Parts: sequence; C-alpha cells; structure tokens
Amino acid sequence: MSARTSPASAQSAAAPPFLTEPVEDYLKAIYELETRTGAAATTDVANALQVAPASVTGMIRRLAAQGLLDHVPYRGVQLTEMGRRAALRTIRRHRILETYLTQVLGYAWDRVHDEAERLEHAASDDLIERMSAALGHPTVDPHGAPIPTADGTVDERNHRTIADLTVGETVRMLRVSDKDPELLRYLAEIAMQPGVSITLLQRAPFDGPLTLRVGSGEQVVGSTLAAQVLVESLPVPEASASDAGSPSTRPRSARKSSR
Amino acid sequence: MSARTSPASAQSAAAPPFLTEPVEDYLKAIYELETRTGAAATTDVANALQVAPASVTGMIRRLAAQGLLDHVPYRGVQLTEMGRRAALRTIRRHRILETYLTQVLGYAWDRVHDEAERLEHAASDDLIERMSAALGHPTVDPHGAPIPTADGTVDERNHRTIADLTVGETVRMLRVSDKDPELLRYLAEIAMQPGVSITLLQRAPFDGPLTLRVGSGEQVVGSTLAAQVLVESLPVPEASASDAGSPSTRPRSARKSSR
DNA sequence: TGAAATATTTAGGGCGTGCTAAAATCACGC
DNA sequence: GCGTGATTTTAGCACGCCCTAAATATTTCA
Repeated sequence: MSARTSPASAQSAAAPPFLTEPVEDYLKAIYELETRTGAAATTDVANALQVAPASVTGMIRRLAAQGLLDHVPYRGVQLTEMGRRAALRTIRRHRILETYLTQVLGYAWDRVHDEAERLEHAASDDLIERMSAALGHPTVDPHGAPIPTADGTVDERNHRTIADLTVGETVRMLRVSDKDPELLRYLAEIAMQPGVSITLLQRAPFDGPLTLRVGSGEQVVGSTLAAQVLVESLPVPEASASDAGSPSTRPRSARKSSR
Repeated sequence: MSARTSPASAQSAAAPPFLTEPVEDYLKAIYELETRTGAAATTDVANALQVAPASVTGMIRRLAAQGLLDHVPYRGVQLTEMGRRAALRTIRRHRILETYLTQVLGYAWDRVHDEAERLEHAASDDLIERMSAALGHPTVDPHGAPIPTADGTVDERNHRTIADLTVGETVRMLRVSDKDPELLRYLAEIAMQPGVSITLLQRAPFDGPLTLRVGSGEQVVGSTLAAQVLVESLPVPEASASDAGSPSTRPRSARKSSR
C-alpha cells in the first residue's frame, strides 16, 4: 500500500487509512492495560495480543511516529489523546456489536466476543450508529461493560469484585470480562448475569470457596471466579435492618476523560 | 504471519486462514468475470480490483499454487472447484449482508455495497446464517442478484436488458449491478426497482434514448442505462391481446454447477 | 506477413506486520 | 554497588500484497 492512487473511494467512511486492523488491536489493548494498571509494558501488550515482544516494540515505534502514543524506551507507553480516541472508538464498536448480536440476532453471551472482534474493524460509523439506534442506544454491553459514547467518554470506574465482599453483604452484579467463553457459559449456568443480586453468605478460610445467594438460588464458587465478577453496592440497603459495611460506597465518579 | 503458534483460536470459524481479504476479493472478481465472459484476463481482473496488472500476475501465481485456480500463462485463469466454492461463499455473504442492511437496518440500496464489501470478510458463517434466517432465507438481494446457497449453487442465468427489448414489449425488472451508487440513486428516483413492470414504448434511432413505461409512470432513459438493467419476459403475457416477440423466452436454465 | 499495438510477465522495490537471536538496559537482592 | 535475571530493544529475516519499468508474448491489421 505504498503509492496507490485510490479512486474517489467511498461515502460512508470506514476508518482513517492508518487505523489498520492490527493498529486498532494494539490501541485497544494498550488502552485497556493503561486504565487497569496505569501504564502498558511491552510484555503485557505482547501477552494481550499473543505476539512476540519484539513485534510490539516495532509496532510501538510506528504508532509513536503517527502520534498515537508516547513511548519512553524501556519505560512503557501511554496513549495520546488521539490514540485514546481511536481506542475508544474501537471499543465502542465492539460493545455495540456485542449488544446487537445478543439482543437482535440471538447470540449467546459467550459467543459474541470473537465475532465482534472481527466486525469492529469492518463496520462503518454509520452501521454502528444504526445498530446503536436499533437498540435504543444502550449504555452497557451484555457483559455489563460500559459503552463509550461516540464522542469518546466512558464511565470507567474501578468496581469491587465478589472477592472483596464482606460476609452478609448484598450487592448487584455489574460486569464480567467478555474474553473467557467458558467462564461466561458457567456463569450463565448458575444464573450470574449483570443485574442479578448477590449476597455473600459464607467464605471458607485460606482463599477457599465462597457461598453465595445468586438471585433466588445458592451457589458455591471458587475465589478465582469471585475475583472476576464486578459488583456494586446496592444504592439504598433497605431502610433499617442489617448494618453492613459502608452504605454510601458510591466510588468517586472517575469520568476518565482527559487523563 | 509466517510462523505463528495460534492458540486454540475460536469456535465459530471465521474463514480458512488462506482466505485473506485480498484473496477473497480476487476470487470474487475472477468468478464474476468468468461467468460473464467465460474466462478472466489479467487486465480485466486488474481493472475490476483497481490494481496493477503485475500485481494480478503475482497474486494469480499464489492462488494457483494453493489450488484455487488454474493458470495458463498468457491465457488467463479459471477457478477450480475449490476456488469457485470460495468465491460463491463470499458472494453469498455479500448478498445476504446487503439484504440485511436494507431490510433490517434501513440502508438505502445505493449504500449497501461498500459496507457489505468490508463485512463480507469479517462475518462468521454463523452470523451470515443468522441474518439469512432473520430475513426468511431470501433468494435475491436488494438489487435482484441471486443469493448462492450455503452449499454453493446459484441461479446465474444470462438475462436480457432493457436495451434488448422490442418496442411494445412488457417485461419485469429483475436486477441491476450494485456497484454504481449514482445509477442506483437515479433508478430509485424514477421508481425502477426489481419487480417493477417495464414497457418499451419508443426507441429513438442511432442508439438514442428509450421511452419506457415504468410501473405507472413514463420515463426516458439513455441506452447506457438501458443496457445495465436486466429484465425477464413476463411469464404469461395476459391471454390474447398484443402478440409480442417470443412468449416462451425462458432461457435454458444454466444451473452453473460443475463447469 | 511483419510491424505496431496490446496484454502479460519478470525484475526489482516498498511497506506493514510478524519472528528469532542477540545485545542492551533495568531492577533487585545480597 | 554489583551481579544476575527479567525486560526491552536491535538486527536481520520472511511473507503478503502492492508498485513501476522493462522484457516478452500475443494479436491485429495494413
């Protein structure tokens, strides 16, 4: 693609030409690492994308040259504003696609990730907005992840997990990663889906299994699983009655806008 | 992509790894040239794909090596059975996508080609079949092109065009290419869509404009446009009355299966 | 029939993305 | 404060797909 004389091309712009598929994948991965751990190390990116570290270094050089991120050698990378916007654009597409696939086309929630992963690079903005409209402009995807708006804002808070609960506490399930189909299938089996109410009934010592009330059923789950399920304290814990931990634990609204 | 150790990968297979996006585009283009003109010349493929002829030679070499087509140097190419199946798979996706975009997501028929062109490479078989099912398994796309079945059969007949009509003849519009948005917009303006009834009222000499009855309106169109609109003789031309050309002009059902 | 026009292929590159192996740098514990 | 292991980068290469220029084959027509 060195010197093509691309003719007129299209009307419903797909993506700026420099946002190739691999580039979008890198930006997305870096964005996710950055928001989770504050910075993205070469090795982490390599793991996330299943690519050799040396390949990451190479790509990072190109992305930095294009102004999509800043790179301090041996120190990791940080997205620029432009890079962040591009990443959020891809994430928006991904999540709207996942929502559309489950709600309109009947996909199971453990099957949408791979499909969305491919479509997110091919769909035009127009298509994404049409899907969003058809869904009534949803704000979360089927796994509970917030959908960035078209102008690039997301409600990206750090939530607690089931593993963080104190015994007796009741919360609402918010979210789980979309990346592990097996986990998702299992969660569906035990009726753990975003929105369901969860109470920690009992916690075995030494990182042992947790006994939960999930909706109207009772389940015993391992601590690994528990650590992957994000939850939110119930807004008003039913006036009077039990006095659990902190009633007003609404975490500060980290709007994740500029930096 | 030389020696990746791809891990486990997926469940809802996207496409065999050797069917890259450019490869699918080449096969599709070659298939279309082949069915229209019997064989595909290097230059024609180059024109169809907006690529230099030398690039076509190079790609053809690779495709022949993979057994997707046969190449006699200086003589053009022909798809093998494998190549033909791959081409029809892509065409099926393209046409189902176009149908879905117009019927479900409200796209105008002149906007679907580009979008489908990109999505056809990314959608899984599963997604395509779900869309097809949601549409009630349509057999033609919005432009009247037949949709190949999943097992690779198409009803690919050679139809007449408006330019072939004799004055006074009435036919049903069948199909028009999806590739020229301007043409499609204009056709929509004058209410020429697949299914509409068309009568040739008058033909100006020297390749001049044609006067048509289109549905209930009257239109004058140029011969270039006329040559691009495929039509079909009416099954039973209304017992008695006018005696137009050949009543049983159902062209031999060229099922286009093996060769 | 033979030369000009046209079509096709070869030769020689470029760029993007990936890999391995080896070198450079960093980080940490003794 | 320094060695050692982990991390990161550099070096060198492969492959897919595209390009231009030049060579070669085919076709056409005077």
